[in-house]
Amino acid sequence: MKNTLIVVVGPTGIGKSAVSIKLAQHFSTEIISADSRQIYKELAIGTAVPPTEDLHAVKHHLIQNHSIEEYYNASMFEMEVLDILNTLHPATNPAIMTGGSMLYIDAVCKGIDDLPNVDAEIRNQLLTDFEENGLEPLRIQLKQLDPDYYQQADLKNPKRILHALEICIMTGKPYSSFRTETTKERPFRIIKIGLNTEREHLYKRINQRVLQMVEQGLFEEAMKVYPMRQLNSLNTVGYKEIFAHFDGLITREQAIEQIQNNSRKYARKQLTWFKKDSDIHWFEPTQTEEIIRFIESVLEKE
RNA sequence: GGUGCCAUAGCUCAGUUGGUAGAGCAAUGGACUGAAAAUCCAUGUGUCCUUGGUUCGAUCCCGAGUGGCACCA
Repeated sequence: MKNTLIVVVGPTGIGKSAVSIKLAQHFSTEIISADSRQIYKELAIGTAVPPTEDLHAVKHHLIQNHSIEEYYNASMFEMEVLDILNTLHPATNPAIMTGGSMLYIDAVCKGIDDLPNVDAEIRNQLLTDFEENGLEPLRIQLKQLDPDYYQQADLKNPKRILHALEICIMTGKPYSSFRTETTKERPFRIIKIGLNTEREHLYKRINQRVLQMVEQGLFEEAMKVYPMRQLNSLNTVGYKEIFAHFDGLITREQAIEQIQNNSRKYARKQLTWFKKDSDIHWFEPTQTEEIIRFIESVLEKE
């Protein structure tokens, strides 16, 4: 019998955690979080880390296991998850991965190309260049170093240009030569479950959850990390808006409203990404029984 | 009760020297391979409050009405 990874995806606030815990209990297994911000131990309230009861009821991996000060990326996530699966998968029950970080999920399910980790010095140098001279000189440089990627790149997006250049400069080879555009084979079967509901209902849930976070002490949590606000890990919905409030740029109420707005936008962006993935089987978050039946029907096939 | 100001997109407002209108936010669609809760791209028809008048033509000018705000009683 083949090992299986059940992947639960969906927009923020849809109720992935609740469904995953029921699935984990039903299949007697553990949960791997696929969330690029829940990995940070300093961020709990604003990233909706499950309550301690739930963390005790089912073992969770990759929650609050890094510091906001550490460098982290999708490839590191891929490796961490594969390591965990190696320890879980000798058992025959399926493992569960749940979260909303689209690129991280794809890194695990489809793989991510082999690239050297970005050298901090080169990144800072390029960032400084960009801030001082704008994007145009960097575009020209990219055109010279990697004409192939230049053809297909999003030339208005600084992050794309900068990263391609980083790789070109670090390796002396064009960035495009590392892009294989192939899906990696995994030694386990993947079943993707998507959760979604009516837009209006989803938005209501998101808005309410933000108010709940505020009640639980989101502003206090944000205050603790405020001195480190320039970190990439803190360029995050739920924190950046509160920093703007601490800076005196907006009121507390405006900050809360903007967190709600940006969370809704994030949910939409997630749905745009997940909609494209034809491997996902979609359910309402209330359909736990149906989801279990569906998974069991797939498991029985082999 | 009197006087003044305002009424335009879901919201805040701009504008049309009279030829039926546009910004920001919201909303919506899309892209995405080591910063991804990031970053980037695209999408603007709405009785221009109601009603009468002037006009070839009114959202714009004039009158009345309604509502809101401010000041004076």
